[in-house]
Amino acid sequence: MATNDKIRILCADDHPLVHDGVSFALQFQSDMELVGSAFSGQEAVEQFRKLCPDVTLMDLQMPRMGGLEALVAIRREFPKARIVVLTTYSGDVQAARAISGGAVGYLLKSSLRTELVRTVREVHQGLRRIPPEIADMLATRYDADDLTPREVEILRLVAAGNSNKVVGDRLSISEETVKSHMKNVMEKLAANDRTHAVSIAMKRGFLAI
Amino acid sequence: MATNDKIRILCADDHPLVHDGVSFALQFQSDMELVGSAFSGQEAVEQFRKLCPDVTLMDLQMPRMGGLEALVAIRREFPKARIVVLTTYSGDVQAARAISGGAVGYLLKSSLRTELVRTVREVHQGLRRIPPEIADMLATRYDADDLTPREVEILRLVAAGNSNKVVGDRLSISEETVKSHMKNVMEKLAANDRTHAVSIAMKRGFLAI
DNA sequence: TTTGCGGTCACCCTTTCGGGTGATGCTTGA
DNA sequence: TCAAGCATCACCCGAAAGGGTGACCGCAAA
Repeated sequence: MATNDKIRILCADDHPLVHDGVSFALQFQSDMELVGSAFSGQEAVEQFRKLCPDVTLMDLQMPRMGGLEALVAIRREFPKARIVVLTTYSGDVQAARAISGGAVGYLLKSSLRTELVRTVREVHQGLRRIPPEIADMLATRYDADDLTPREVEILRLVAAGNSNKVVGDRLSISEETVKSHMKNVMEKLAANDRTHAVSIAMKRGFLAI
Repeated sequence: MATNDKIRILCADDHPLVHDGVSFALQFQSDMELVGSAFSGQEAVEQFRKLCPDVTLMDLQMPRMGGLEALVAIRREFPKARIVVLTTYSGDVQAARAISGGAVGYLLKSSLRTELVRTVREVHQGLRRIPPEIADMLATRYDADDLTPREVEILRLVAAGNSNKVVGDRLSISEETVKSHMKNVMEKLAANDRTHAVSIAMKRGFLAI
């Protein structure tokens, strides 16, 4: 009976050391229990289906299916799923997207153990635990600043060292169109030039590192 | 007596969860002992001076002084220091540099717990524990492909959206000199243009993300 | 001491970028 | 239904980038 009252936790992260860290952090919490581990987004979805945990800790950077896709997939199937984002780097759009995608908590890996435990507990109680700076990011401009899929596609080709003309050939569109897209991208990212745009996009998580 | 035979370990990483993971991994190893924790490069150096650990686990990405500088600083003061690099991302030059800088082991954070323990033990016995792909990287081209500090400085300004002319003004050198440096950078990185160079440099760890 | 390398600079010339302006067709949501 | 946003394309023009070539200085290693 008492055992059933424990908060059942699933941890999805491709770093075993982080799993160990979570285990360590939870082992002294009598009201929590780590019931599953996943090392990829795909595995996270499978484990979620099997275990239906109360709280899921989800890293955003994982092999095969990324954390964001996994989060969305899980929420589509289980809209009540309570998922906490666990990320290395602060200030990227990935995080903002995760919140938009339905995450109810946000933890940096540099968080203290006590923060982890507190967040899990509060999220389980139904609260949302989003740091102000992330909430601001959503409120202010990141939502509007989002690049379209087409823009990201073009920016990726530009980052790979292709000129506007070559990008146009690759995508079977005119060079002028590519220029037009790049113009929009630079404006959205407040970049001085294409190089700046790529570096901003990489920093913010629009482009894979 | 027996206690003194334990391998004394210092862990330097800005992620408390990783510390916890290391604690967890070590807690069942009777021949090892975690004697210190550092959360920045600077702190790592200070802790090393104070504790003189047998083995140091060092993350490369840390605030204030980076792991690489800390490693170099420690090795300069204590040439016999046995330092294992603990990194998130594989395949970057940072790792290769760390090896050049005197690291005797290299662990991905995605390593298994058993690998961590084994590496610590072997490194303490005097072995080097460098994965073949990293060793290859050193042997083949990364050594020659290294950018000079000046080139990195210029590339960083270019990544920030400055034109050659502006970079020249900032550094009080001619625009022509900047072009000359960028030419070399692009050749070394096998980049098509400056944008490509920046994206390659960020991927390889020349430029901070 | 000579060689190499890093850092500095210059000139020329072609290609590419980036800004401005404007226009069309399609889809989607208010 | 109508506005808004996305993707598409065109033309002009000045500014910047990039390729080639060559040169000088200082320092450190061979």
